[in-house]
Amino acid sequence: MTTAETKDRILETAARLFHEQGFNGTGVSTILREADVNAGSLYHFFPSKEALLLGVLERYRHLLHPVVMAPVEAATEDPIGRVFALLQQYRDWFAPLNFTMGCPIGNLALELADSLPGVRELVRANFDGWSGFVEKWLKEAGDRLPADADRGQLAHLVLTVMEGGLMQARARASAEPYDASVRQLRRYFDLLEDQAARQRRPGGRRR
Amino acid sequence: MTTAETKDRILETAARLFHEQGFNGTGVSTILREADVNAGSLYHFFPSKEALLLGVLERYRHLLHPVVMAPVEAATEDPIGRVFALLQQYRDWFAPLNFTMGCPIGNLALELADSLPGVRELVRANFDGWSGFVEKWLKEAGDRLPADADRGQLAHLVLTVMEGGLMQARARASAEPYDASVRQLRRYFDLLEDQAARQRRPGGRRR
DNA sequence: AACAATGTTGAGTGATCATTCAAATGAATT
DNA sequence: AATTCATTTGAATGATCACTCAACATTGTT
Repeated sequence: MTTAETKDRILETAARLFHEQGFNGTGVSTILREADVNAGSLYHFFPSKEALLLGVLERYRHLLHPVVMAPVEAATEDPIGRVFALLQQYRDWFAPLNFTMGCPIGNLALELADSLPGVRELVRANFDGWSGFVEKWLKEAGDRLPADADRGQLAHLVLTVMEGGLMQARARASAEPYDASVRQLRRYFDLLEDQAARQRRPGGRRR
Repeated sequence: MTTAETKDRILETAARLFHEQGFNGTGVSTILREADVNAGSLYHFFPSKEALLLGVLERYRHLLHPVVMAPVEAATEDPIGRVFALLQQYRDWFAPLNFTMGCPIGNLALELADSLPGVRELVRANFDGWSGFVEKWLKEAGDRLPADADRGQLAHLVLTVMEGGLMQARARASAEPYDASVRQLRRYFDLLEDQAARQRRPGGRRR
């Protein structure tokens, strides 16, 4: 059993348990039992439970591209299509869990952003990764969106819909609030594309 | 010191501490100290910490109208204006807290929706209250919005923007993600109103 | 004034919390 | 084979956890 194996198993188990039960709701003893590791081993790699949490957040950050974004970009070419492919893939991930778990990062953000120093920065880094991809896609959409529609703001809105929609889906144990929000976001983008199309053909008048 | 006073002080203190530190992050002993109450007193009114949480959520539900919605309706007549007045009032409330605290209900929703039975139902009841008002306003907007724009879905979107926007504002310690999302939501509503106006004057062509 | 019901006191319960550490083991280098 | 360093073992630590309870005080009823 190599070094990397044990450390990875600890990180993976901790990530799962923090996601399922929250940080304060997860005891170190539970992590030890489920990862099949002794206390000393864990504390050999991580000086504290908090350091373990930071490791988990670092891990999420590294997994963002290979696990989340690469599949989306592989499945969809169209840049605006990628935005909604991401929203769909997110839904496909959380819906089968019966709405028993929220966003792994968002949960930790709300539970700990203020009480633990360092957490907020890593949460922000994670969100920056997510919104960075969305913003990149929206920029690639070029003049299909109105020039005055701020890509950064739109990317924020997309993330907002993901996180807020999942929160309400969880509270209601139903995908409906998420789906409703995504459908409205879709309509918004359709209207923006209409507007941009009209701007591209100045003969079309109206706005 | 009447009965109601002690019980209220416990509920108020618990609500504040749960909001600041989360449910699992708040010890009963802290509640006792800050509410200046003995353990036996608390357990006289609430059989468990969980029951206390349910009391807190009930309290939020009862305060929704007098504390949140009545001021909005008093300050703004226009139904669509009320939606954005609510979003603004929400911002005015959380921004001065330096983004150290999220939505009291949303936080608990994400921390506990699954682990504690009963919590989810009360969280849902709270969210239903919020979205109920928004949906009512959107219905009052009548034909200012397109007939095929589902008012319930739009209300979900508004709540989604509130919760998701605040989550990201907190993670970034800045109101910017919230403001960006609200601005985009504003633009969406503007586009919807344009569309509805065109539908009302069929001579206007185009869509 | 007597009584019952409701509310309060606060020390004490066992369980679980995150964490420590000296000793044993494993792997890599010389 | 000897040495070194990283890793693992697992029992033990004191602190804090949610919670209990028997005694006492207060309030309301008759």
